[in-house]
Amino acid sequence: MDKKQRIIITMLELVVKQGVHATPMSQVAKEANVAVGTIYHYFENKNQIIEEIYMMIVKDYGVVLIANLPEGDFKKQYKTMWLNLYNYFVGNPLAYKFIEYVAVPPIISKEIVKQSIPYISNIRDIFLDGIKNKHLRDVPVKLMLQMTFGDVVSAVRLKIKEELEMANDHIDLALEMSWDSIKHKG
Amino acid sequence: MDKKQRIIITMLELVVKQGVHATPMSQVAKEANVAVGTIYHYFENKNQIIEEIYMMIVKDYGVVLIANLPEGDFKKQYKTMWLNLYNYFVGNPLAYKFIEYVAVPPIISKEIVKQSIPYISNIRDIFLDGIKNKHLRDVPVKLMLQMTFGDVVSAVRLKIKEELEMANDHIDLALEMSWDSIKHKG
DNA sequence: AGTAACGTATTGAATGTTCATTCGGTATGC
DNA sequence: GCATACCGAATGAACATTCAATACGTTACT
Repeated sequence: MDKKQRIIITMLELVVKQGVHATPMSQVAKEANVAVGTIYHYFENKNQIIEEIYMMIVKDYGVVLIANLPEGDFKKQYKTMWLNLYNYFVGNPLAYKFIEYVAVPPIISKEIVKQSIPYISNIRDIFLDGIKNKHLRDVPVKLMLQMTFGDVVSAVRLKIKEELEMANDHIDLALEMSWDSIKHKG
Repeated sequence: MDKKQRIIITMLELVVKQGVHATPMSQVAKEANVAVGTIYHYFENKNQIIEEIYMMIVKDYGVVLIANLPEGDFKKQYKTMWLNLYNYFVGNPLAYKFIEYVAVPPIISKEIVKQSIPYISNIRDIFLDGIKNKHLRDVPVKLMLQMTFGDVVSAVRLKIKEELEMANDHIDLALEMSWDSIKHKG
């Protein structure tokens, strides 16, 4: 793995464990087996590393979310996307914790958040379609997206904090609850 | 207002705006019209102030949540609690932002979180009752509590970030979605 | 009432540490 | 020989916390 990559990964690990401001560059350098100066060869400053990590993770979203999306049945599509995100977070606890605990203002600027929007616009379109075709209830997309994302995060939280084992049947319950909150009431 | 109170409020305001580590004690002292030394007369250290703020807000929960709880109809009870929390957060954006952005590990230790549990145990009991009496579906309470809390936070987020006006009808939509996700399927 | 003694409240300059960032230099490959 | 990668000691700023000194208020004794 090249040094730039090592610096990013090390920073991610440390920052998730200790918090941004409790993670000195010297420590990052040491644990990445790199000199402090080398870090500044690849990055402008500390915050730029954080921002690069943020963009890296958000870019994953757009790809992960719509992976293996089945044709036809909207409920199945929803379940797939939901589980895609759930599994992504559970399988990448560093990414999850970074998004939950590190990527908050004022560490991540509104500017960077704005730049990340295009990467997840495909999901928006899928939901808009679902609403138009009466698979989903008629509420503002933003509301629906936020609540769905919130549901996944709630499930992930329980799993990661080990407050609930989250065996398969628990996941199914959470998923069913989430679906019932957005499905069209016919 | 006495100095201790002034220090707490000032710290809350600054910490929500700038983040814990970007808020020097010297600034808190200045904006609270107090000498730095005075802060250390009332508090052990910086982190203790943060913890005191955290406990202050969590204690509010227990009180706010069950205010004006109607008798009988469980759905009405749920709506009341949901709106109680929603309105509390919207009316106290500092409290909301503190809980969302500041009160995260490792700033807030697991120890402090544990200490705060008793203050919100009454809600747990209400939900357990709802499950027993088939008003709510039969899922682990922790899951239900987490998802409900998540739903409120999702709504608050949209409002506070001004991504959605969240007029009354929007709030009703969110509330209805939340209720549909937990209500017993008869 | 006068005052001495004592604890609590308050002050802010001084201390010592920690850290992000710089920079002059060396190695490596082209 | 030029450019890019890499190094880490040195710099200087920022900060949490300490502490010696001062003010204030209250009790307690004459």
